[in-house]
Amino acid sequence: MSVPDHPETASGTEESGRKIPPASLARLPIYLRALNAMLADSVERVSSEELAEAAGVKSAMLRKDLSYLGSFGTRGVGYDVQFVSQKISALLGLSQEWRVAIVGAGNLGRALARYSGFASRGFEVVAVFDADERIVGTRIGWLTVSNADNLEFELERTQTNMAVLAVPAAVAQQLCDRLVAAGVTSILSFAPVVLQVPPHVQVRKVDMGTELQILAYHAQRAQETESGSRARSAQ
Amino acid sequence: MSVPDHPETASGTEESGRKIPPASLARLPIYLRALNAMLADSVERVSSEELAEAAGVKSAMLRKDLSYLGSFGTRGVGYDVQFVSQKISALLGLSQEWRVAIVGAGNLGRALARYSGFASRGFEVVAVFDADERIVGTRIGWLTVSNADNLEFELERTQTNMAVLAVPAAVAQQLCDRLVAAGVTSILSFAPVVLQVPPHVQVRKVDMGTELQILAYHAQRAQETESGSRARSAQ
DNA sequence: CATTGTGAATGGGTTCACAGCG
DNA sequence: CGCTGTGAACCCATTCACAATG
Repeated sequence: MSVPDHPETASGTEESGRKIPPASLARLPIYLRALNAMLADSVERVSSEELAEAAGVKSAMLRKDLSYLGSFGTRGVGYDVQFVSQKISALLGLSQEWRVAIVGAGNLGRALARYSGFASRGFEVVAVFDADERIVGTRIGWLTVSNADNLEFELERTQTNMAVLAVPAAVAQQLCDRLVAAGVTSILSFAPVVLQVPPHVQVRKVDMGTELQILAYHAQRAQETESGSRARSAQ
Repeated sequence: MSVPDHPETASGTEESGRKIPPASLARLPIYLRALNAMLADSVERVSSEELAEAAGVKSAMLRKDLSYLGSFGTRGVGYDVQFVSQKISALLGLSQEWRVAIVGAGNLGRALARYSGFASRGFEVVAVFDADERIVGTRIGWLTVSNADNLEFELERTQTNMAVLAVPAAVAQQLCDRLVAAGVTSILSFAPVVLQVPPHVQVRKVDMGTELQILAYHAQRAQETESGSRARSAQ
């Protein structure tokens, strides 16, 4: 918490203007987590080798990733944990609170609404919607489930700027369209469908079904090669 | 156990020996979903253009992806929906039932255990574990939450061959290690940590926190450019 | 003759290896 | 001297464009 502004600027290394390659961007949250864990352990300095190890990547890759956000780090020594953490936080836009609406209060939606990991990382759940009248009005923690009919009104009222879609596939596109029309430009979707959105809207997808199927592919191949003797490797 | 063999083979194009590029593999489940949706609508043939559109990719890419699993498809005509669907299913190993254990019966674990999308795609949830004695013994649908102490025994008894980790970050690695020691080689993790596993174990990660942070980055950039006038683009 | 399947071209991402520097 | 920062090499993924073909 606290999220102070970076004190010393004009160090010659304000590289914020550059655009980060997507693959690199996707790893920054991982680095950030590792750095924050180190901070919690009062670790002050870290080498690219150590941090890369913690993040499960090669050290050269870590260094290249960090180099996109500027060149801090001291040759012969390593990186200042707190400083790099702040740099990444700032770059990701975590210095501001993001106001998240969860659309769909079924099993998954309710679980997400209660998930404490949101708040702790600068994402506040400010609204939960559902279309089922048996669910509308029920409480989830300190939130009350709103009627999806009032989606536009409530998004405006709560100043939502990010949405999580946790609705059945059949209605996902339609609700996505309403979110977009209401001005939401960042959507995290759990619905197993390909959403069509205009180019200025960012959609990220989380899909358990897809992930399990990918696992199944590898598992099947493993079976085939070592066929017969199932793993039973319990020492 | 059952594990049926895939019935029709020897169609001349048994390319199953090739190994599919990871990026391509990750898209096959998307294609499969689109194809199955078409099947449900009694669509019999589809062109690469149409299927690519439905999957949100370029048609050339779709054709290249499909070419890795062999060369079905009729020039001048397109692909047979059912045939391609079956080919992808077989390749992904969906002709066998996968027996999934969910480790962690907190909000997320319970939501996943109840998620019907599992069963409908060939993944059967056969066990749910938790360490909290207030949760152990409670029922989720037709399953009873098992004590995590009995993890190894229950995995063996239920013939589990895939696990979903839905536990707090602090205990994820430790439970992962136990899963691996018990012979589980496919793990889908929702825990926000980098898991260390031996090379023969496949881990896929789903991480809302990371996804939201990536969205925040883009949202922040959008704000900066069109600064001042917030989106208020409501129709 | 519309559409697939695929070489060739292009573009990113990752790794290597070392120059640069505290 | 050790570790960062980075050009160059390598490798994989995507796109292009067209020859092959039912």
